[in-house]
Amino acid sequence: MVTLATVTAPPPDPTTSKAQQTRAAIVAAATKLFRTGGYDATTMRAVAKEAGVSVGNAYYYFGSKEHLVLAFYDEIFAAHLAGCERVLATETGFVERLSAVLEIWIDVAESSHEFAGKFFKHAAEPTSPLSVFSPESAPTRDGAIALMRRVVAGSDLKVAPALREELPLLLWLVQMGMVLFWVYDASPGRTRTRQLVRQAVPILDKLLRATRIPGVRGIADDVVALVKSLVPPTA
Amino acid sequence: MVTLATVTAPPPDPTTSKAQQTRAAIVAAATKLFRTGGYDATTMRAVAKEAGVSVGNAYYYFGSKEHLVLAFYDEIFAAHLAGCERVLATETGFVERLSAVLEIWIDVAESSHEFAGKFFKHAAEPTSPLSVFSPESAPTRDGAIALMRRVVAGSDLKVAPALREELPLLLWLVQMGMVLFWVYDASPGRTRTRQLVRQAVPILDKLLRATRIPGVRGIADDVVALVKSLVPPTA
DNA sequence: TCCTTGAGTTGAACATGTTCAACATTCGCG
DNA sequence: CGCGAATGTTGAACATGTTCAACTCAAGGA
Repeated sequence: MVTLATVTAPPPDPTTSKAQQTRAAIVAAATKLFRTGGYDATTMRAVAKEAGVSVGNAYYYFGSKEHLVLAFYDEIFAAHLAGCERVLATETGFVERLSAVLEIWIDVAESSHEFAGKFFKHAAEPTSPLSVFSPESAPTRDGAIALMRRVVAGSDLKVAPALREELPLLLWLVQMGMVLFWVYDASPGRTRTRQLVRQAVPILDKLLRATRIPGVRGIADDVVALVKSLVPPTA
Repeated sequence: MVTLATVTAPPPDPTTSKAQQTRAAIVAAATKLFRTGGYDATTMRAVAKEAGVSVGNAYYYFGSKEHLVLAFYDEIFAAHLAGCERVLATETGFVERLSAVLEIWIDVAESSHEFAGKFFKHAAEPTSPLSVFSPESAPTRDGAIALMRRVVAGSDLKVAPALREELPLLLWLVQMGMVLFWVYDASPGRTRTRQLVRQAVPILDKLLRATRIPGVRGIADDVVALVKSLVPPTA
């Protein structure tokens, strides 16, 4: 239903069409209010008022309150991507690259943690447009997987080509697992999640390199086959 | 409305006090309506009406609509446990025991799948009483972990004692992972989730038995240490 | 017997996400 | 320009989870 026609510019001057402006105003208002007051405390009436539009108008552009959160995802991802550039350009160690990328995500998302639980409850609902597998979130998801592809591509990691091909997707799933843990992490500064990354990434590295051991390689192939057979062809 | 409360002392027999009856009536009504109409379509007004109480009274016993779902968890777990008894008593192969237990869960939960997505969105929200880590759901959770302990205890699996000790918790986490997949599984009869179980359990078995390989044992120890350090001491 | 106390119960009121019929504006085109 | 269609906009109305001040009632003591 919602088409997100924002990508390709229909008219010659797409920068500030009226609709784009209204849309942007609503997103800006929602983002601001979400950040200051959290998800539940931010009413659609407040968003509309802040944006200077009517409630119904907000629903004209966004199918539901949840859709407004997608803007948040994009914002976080954009900041994450920007924050990773330096490390991706300089570092070559796989453990260092992956750890850095994951920890930068934690940094970027920290300010959203308080109400992230409210967001991610929608991300876990299959029917929600906020689901991490939903078509609506496909652009952000694809971007995140592409980021993982860069993590692998620029690293010194040596694995079988077949596994290497699937690795970005696997690493994105790993990241989703980390996010799940992060949502539950009440420790100050998310130290527990950081601890998880620092401990788990070297283990993952060991596991990946262990795929060269004959007895382990078969298991790795099984895992790859399993994931390939289960992840929807959409991704 | 049968009264007969006059006969004997109320305190000595707490099994069916008036309050317990009311509580049970509300749970029964909610369960019935959830099953027939789903979560969202079941209003608190409908539940109250079905139970023959007022809306406010339902809230006197249950803090929110979500709390009513806990009764559902208990129901599913009880059915799961009962369904597993035969296999646990007869089968000794680890792969067979674990696969059977997981598949029986899929059978038991099948009738709830349609609205399970709506339930589990709360299960993924840390602040919700429905969270799989919440104190409110502790009894059911502990029961589920105990079930996994029986799966391990009665099996032919040979692993290091340290790992064996942590295995029930690990297997429960595996089950939670399966449930997460299951929630997203739209295939008829949940064939994809069953496929996942049939493929993943042998892999898990291989991995566990591979912990005897010197180069792998260290990784296994790392994983155990990681989980032990991260799972809250409550569990 | 009468009062006190506290658990149990009520339904109207409230807050808020969402819808919708109506109105306004802009656009495309002759 | 004129005008019909598409797009944009409005706010009142609706549905439903939740709250709360008031009420009922049974038990127990003085």
